[in-house]
Amino acid sequence: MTNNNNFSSISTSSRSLHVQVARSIARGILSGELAEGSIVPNEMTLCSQFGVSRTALREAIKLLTSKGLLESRPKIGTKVVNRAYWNFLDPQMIEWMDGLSDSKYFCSQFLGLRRAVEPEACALAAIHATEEQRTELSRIFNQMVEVTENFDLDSWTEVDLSFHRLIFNSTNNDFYLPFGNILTTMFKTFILHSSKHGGVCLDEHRLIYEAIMAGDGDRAKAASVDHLQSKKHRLPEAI
Amino acid sequence: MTNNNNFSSISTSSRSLHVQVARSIARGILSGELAEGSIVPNEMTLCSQFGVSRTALREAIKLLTSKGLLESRPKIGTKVVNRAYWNFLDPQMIEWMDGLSDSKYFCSQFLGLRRAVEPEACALAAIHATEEQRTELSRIFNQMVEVTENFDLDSWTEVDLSFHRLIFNSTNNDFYLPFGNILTTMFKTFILHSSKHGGVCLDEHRLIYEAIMAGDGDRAKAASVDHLQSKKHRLPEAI
DNA sequence: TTTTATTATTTGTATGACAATTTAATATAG
DNA sequence: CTATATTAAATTGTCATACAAATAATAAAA
Repeated sequence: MTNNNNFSSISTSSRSLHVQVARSIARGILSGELAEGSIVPNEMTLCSQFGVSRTALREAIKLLTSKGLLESRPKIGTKVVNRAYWNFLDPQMIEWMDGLSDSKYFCSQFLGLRRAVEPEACALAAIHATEEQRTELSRIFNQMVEVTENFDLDSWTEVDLSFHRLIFNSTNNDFYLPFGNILTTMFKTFILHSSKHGGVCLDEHRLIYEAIMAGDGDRAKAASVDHLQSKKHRLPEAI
Repeated sequence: MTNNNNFSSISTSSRSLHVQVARSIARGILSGELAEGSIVPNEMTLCSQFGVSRTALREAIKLLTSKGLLESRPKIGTKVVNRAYWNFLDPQMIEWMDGLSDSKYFCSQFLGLRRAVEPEACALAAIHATEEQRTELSRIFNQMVEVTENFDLDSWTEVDLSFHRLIFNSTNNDFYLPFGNILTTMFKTFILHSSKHGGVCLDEHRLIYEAIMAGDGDRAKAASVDHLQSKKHRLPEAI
């Protein structure tokens, strides 16, 4: 219901050649190996380096340009754009960061944004969620209860993500929607499988859930702040 | 200094064919004319519709795929992805929205996010800004004072944007960086040239500025909240 | 009825050619 | 010698065509 998309999960085309090339170049940029402001080798050189046709290579470059990493001009070449223009609020970019920088630091940076955005999202969801979305939220919270009773980490991860994702959707604000995907990607890419959580965490979610269902934005916000302040969420803490 | 990129501003290639085609298709999707979940015409059909080669068309589709709007598979075709995957936190996407939906509503939605993110950005900037960034912030605030004394709307807009943009940069948090570009694009695309502001607004900025320079995160945050609550900021209010 | 093979459709990739853009070198004029 | 205009060269931009790969739909076989 929340996804009428029958295609395989979001980044279907890992096998696609231009995506592989794009990932490789992206990681070169993100790691600093290809310096900001520098000109990357011209198309024919890159083609032979990667052993692909110009068609595939150019599609890769277009993808990276769309993320704010590259910019091309005739006669000049293709340049690595200033970091201030890189769009880190993009799931694919986040995937590409995997293993490049210190994961703990990267996750704590993300938490720094999440703490700003998610409480407000909860408040907006409490006010703007449709009846259909509230029904769905009930369904998901019931699943959460069930999973907690018979605990299994993978099941918990899935239902936990569905819960937070649905909250972003329920803001019915276009600018909050992408955080559902960003959060999902962060979890799937950087999640720590350590996990000393369970029962207590359910209660935190319950407070958020009940406040949203009651239409109480302030309480939902406060509950979310508490949840994100708690040491139990899964992404690594602080630096 | 904040931009070592000599290329013309961010979306240089409006003249680029595949970008024009991408914009046209994107607006079809964003307006709802091309429904979520539907299959768009196949490549050859689109090529003749737009009068471009398959190369150009495919580069356009790759661009839209990168924004989360489309997804392609052999034999199936290219599908409009569910709205929940569209990445509205992308300057190009925001440009494409121009004139499609009610601007006031769109801007008020953005304000709903900005109120969550920017106060926290100010707090982080107060704590994490480098000496260089603090020097630059002083320079910009001085410009603000000058512009206020001899008021000119375009000059004000420019320095105002620089101010807010530098704050996002000064968080030194990768996930806050993109908001500088997003804010800039929102202003340049949707700004109301009505403008009944001037002196008073400078004081609001002064409070933010002084708190950041003093390294007082809480005060910076509070000042930013006040600024965004005030009726004087330029994007349309509420719905 | 179920499984397997075939076929058709669409995107994916490769190649070669030429156009457009703009820096840099060169020639020309003063 | 300097300044300006012209020319040339390098790189991306666009086009056309051909074939490969993937997969849904269909047909055939068990």
